[in-house]
Amino acid sequence: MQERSQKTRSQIQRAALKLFAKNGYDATGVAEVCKAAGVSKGSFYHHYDAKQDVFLDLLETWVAGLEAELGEMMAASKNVPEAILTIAGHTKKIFRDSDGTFHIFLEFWSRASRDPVVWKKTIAPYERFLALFEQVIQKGVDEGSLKPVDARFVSRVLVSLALGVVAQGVFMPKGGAWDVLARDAVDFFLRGILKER
Amino acid sequence: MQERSQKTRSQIQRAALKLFAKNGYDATGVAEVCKAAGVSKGSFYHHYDAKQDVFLDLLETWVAGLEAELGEMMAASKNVPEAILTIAGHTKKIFRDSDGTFHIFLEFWSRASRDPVVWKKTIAPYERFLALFEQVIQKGVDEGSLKPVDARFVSRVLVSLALGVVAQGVFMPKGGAWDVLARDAVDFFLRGILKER
Amino acid sequence: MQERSQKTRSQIQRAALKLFAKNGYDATGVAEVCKAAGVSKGSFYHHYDAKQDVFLDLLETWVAGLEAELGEMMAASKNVPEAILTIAGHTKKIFRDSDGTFHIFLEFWSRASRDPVVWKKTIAPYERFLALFEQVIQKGVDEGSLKPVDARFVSRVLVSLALGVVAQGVFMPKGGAWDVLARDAVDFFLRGILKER
Amino acid sequence: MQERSQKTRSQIQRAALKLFAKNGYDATGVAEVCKAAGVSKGSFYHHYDAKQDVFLDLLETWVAGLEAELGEMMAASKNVPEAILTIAGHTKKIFRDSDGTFHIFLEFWSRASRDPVVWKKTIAPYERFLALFEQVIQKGVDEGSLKPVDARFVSRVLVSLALGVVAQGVFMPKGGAWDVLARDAVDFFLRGILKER
DNA sequence: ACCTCCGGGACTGCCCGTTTAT
DNA sequence: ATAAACGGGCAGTCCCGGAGGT
Repeated sequence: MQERSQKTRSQIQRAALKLFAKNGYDATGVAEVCKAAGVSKGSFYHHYDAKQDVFLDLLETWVAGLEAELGEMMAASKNVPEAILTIAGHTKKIFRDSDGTFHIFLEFWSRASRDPVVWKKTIAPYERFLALFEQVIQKGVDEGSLKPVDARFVSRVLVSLALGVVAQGVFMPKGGAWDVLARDAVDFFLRGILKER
Repeated sequence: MQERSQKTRSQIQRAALKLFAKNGYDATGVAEVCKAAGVSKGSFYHHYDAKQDVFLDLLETWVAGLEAELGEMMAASKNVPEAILTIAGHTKKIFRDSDGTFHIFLEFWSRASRDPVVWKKTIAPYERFLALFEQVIQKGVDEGSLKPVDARFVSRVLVSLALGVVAQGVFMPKGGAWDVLARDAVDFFLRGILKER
Repeated sequence: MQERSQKTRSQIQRAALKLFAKNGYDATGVAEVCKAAGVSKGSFYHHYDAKQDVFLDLLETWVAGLEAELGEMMAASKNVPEAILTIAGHTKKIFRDSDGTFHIFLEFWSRASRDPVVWKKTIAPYERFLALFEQVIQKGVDEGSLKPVDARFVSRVLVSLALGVVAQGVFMPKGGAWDVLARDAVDFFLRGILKER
Repeated sequence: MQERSQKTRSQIQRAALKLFAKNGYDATGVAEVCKAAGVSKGSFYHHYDAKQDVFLDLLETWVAGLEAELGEMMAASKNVPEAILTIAGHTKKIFRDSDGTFHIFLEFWSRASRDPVVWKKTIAPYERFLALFEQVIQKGVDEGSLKPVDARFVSRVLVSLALGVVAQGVFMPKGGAWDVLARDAVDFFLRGILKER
């Protein structure tokens, strides 16, 4: 039965996620993860070939979750402006869920620019996301809810804006109401490209 | 004579900067830095008490340079909108100068959220920068070149936007014309708050 | 049914023999052997209590085979000198059969001087072999085909000679015609103790 | 001053020699060697890049010593037969000196057939030794102290004989008077090719 | 003051032979 | 007969201190 195996795996994942987020990937030892997960090193290396693999596993899970949520939010929206605002408002959940655990985002980012494997696993969904967002904007233009703007340009601006806010949120967790800023900023920007009627 | 000392220090800095940027702080060993700098480990520890100190040294230099450039650019501008555009256009130089060396930016960021010392050395200038930018926007409102917007909010949006673009530029060095995007995005945004005449 | 069991065992033996010979006992992991044999680790430890046991198994098989061949060769010979030459010529087969697999011989030897268990399993047949050889020489003296030499001394010399050649053959597999040397050397030596008529 | 360094090195060598001989190369840990030598791991890896390097160092020293002794013995002999007997008698010293430490010989041998680096460091002196011995025999023929035998063949036989005896001595340290056997065997063999007068 | 060699020892990721639960 | 778990052990690296020389 694979139940036991699955349980062990998720324990490792949970422990690794927490520790990587708190102390960083490099500073976190395999032994540490094992202890926190309550498994032996042998068990760890039975499930993962290397420390790096856990990281990649975490990354994949994270990316998959993000894309799933994104899809849901867009499907649940009536029109484009509403979808964008919903997504923007979603950062609130992100910040709330992660009691500092969101540092892992920075870790992903940080390693992606160094490690080719990580990079590949990150760049692909990132580009998918970018393309998808561009389509959304274009759709808004087509459906007449947005002004006839350059979809590619506008989508990139919006993504940059959101990314910038999130990045600052990671940097200064208790600095300010980043979720509010994210929402308001997107709202503010959106008003500029909304089709007046 | 302190000349030799200075030279050694700067050699260490140069080597450390390059290696930290290329391989990351953790992955870069003191021995590696020493070899690249052409100095002995003893010499290294004569100049710096710890590996961390080199990092802080680098960070300080970087922050100081950034602030200096920022000051120059603002002093050289006639009015607020022009200043903002000048700064936005400056990202071009940033991306050009750093042939990947700009990864160090991510390294600073990454460690700031972990290491209290680094955090302090980063957060202070960051907040200064934020405040300064808010003042700039306010000045624009006061001088009548900008609409009567909420300076605090607008400044944060602009900073987030810029940060988001730069972050993506670090992530995907050859991905796209980030410098152009930075300029255009700010320009686009600026137009929305420019006082029409 | 024990058929399957037997098959598994011999698969393990074959794999272990090859790997021990190629990479050495220590450098060969149990997992490696299992993979090469196409069995699971559980299966491995079902058949053998420990890695060491496989080694001993191999050793026993090898010794038994050697003694059997020896017995055959001596039975098939008309007189003592012929028997000795036959045995000496047999090294040819040894070198041919073992395309490097003969390294296992060195492994046996090497571990025998360290591990008491291995030593015991090696020393007994070795002494049997020595004694048997001494008897052969004595028989040669008695039957009048050899000069009245000291059988104990001569047998040891012959064994040493053969052993030295084989050892070099292991050391330098493609160095020279070791099988030829073995034959010629024994032949040469034999002529010195052959009863002239 | 390099005195300290030299002392540390030789301490490491001494400890490694003893442990490698007693327990084998693989079974001996670096930490073990360090403790026995009374040095830290840092110190160990300051002097040697890897565990393997110590082994090679030991091997070189051993080979050099062997060749030196060989040279001395040959220089000190009046004619060829005497030289050969002197060398043969030298095995006595070998067995005496090494209170089991001679196991290292088997270790060298064992690894030489596996590790290309070790092999190269072993094969070269071995071939030198073989060639030199051939010359010696030839010289004996030329000077008239030996019968007109095939020098190449005879030298190989003698080397094999000696090697076989030594190998058995390693295998069964307390088995028999190997040094005596070595001497007597060579003596016996020599008589067969001595020029009668 | 500046620099070098040598040394220290804790720590790392990973692999090992083996056992338990299924 | 298997997959999962075990935990101690491995070689090698880390950052750093200290005695001594220039």
